[in-house]
Amino acid sequence: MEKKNMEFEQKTLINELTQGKELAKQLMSQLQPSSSKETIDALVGKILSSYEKALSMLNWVGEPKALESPPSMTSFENTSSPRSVFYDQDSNHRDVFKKRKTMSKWTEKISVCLGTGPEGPMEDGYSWRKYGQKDILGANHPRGYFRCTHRKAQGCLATKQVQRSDQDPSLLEVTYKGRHTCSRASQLAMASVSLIKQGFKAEKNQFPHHEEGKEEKPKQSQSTFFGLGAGPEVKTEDLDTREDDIFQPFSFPSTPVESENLGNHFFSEMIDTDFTVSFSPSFISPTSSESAYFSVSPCHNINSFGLANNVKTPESDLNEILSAPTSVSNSPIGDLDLTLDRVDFESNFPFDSPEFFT
DNA sequence: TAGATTTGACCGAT
DNA sequence: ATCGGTCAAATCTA
Repeated sequence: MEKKNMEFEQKTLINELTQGKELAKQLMSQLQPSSSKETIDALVGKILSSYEKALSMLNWVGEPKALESPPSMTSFENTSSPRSVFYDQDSNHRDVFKKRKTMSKWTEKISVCLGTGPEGPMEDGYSWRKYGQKDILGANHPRGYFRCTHRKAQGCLATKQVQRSDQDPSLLEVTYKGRHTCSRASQLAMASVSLIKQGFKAEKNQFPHHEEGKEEKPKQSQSTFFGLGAGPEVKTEDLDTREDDIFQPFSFPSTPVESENLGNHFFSEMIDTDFTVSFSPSFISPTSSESAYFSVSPCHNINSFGLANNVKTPESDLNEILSAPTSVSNSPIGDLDLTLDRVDFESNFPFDSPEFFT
């Protein structure tokens, strides 16, 4: 019985992904100056919807049963990111399809490489306030507890835990919990949507030049960028209140919704995720080669979607984007990049601009 | 002075 | 009883 369900879900998943692929192809053919914006928007919406469904299924990973017998983790390459883990896709892919209806909440973890940043509240685009620190049994370094600064003002319940890796002190493990419901979150979400569109635009323009193409780009783009590449290593750790999270109404207090379709889907995912992110210096290194957009960092920053994660960004806002990580594992955006891999995000967004996120 | 951080106490889960 | 997570008073800082 359960096996049948699993097969059905697997087929559904494949179907959704295949559909997304086909739609992306259509989109590619539409990426011409003569193409109407409506057509492109419609295709993007469909693609995102397909990936949304597929990813929703994947997000079942971590249900109680799965937790009882943790999925085998494979150290990603085993060197610089000792604690970065992935699900062993061969032996555990079936768990992905396990449904859990009793869980009231779901979480997810992403591991990214970051390096020398402060142990605590590294910038990830959101404002965090430290509310505790604990020595963890078996860990060489204390764990810091942070909650969204807007918890009181806006009731934002997002929290994160930061802990330096035992095996590699240069790595930080950041576990995000809960969703951002603050205005900041909405800004980031919209930024992500913008980025997608910008990406398409870039695709249409065939690699716009850095200097000359200095049109005003949405500041939030950066966050999107992170969303795309933030998590080289993502691990779903726990699943909770999937229903609540996904369908919980989300408000966009101040930012006009550029694309309702995209925004809603993307964001509902974005704000619910729990993930762990490890950071490497290279990840935020301003000296990263521009030509190496999506360049692979020493931390093997290529996530499970095949996306490189080494992103050049201003240190101050980098982490914000990492919140977008939510989008890394849950947003269809990440997958889109597979199709639009020629889009040069870096050349299209002023990541170096200090006021990028102001 | 308001907001952020520190840190020991407290509480719930196991 | 132990541990992880949170609270909240004291302290710091811009």
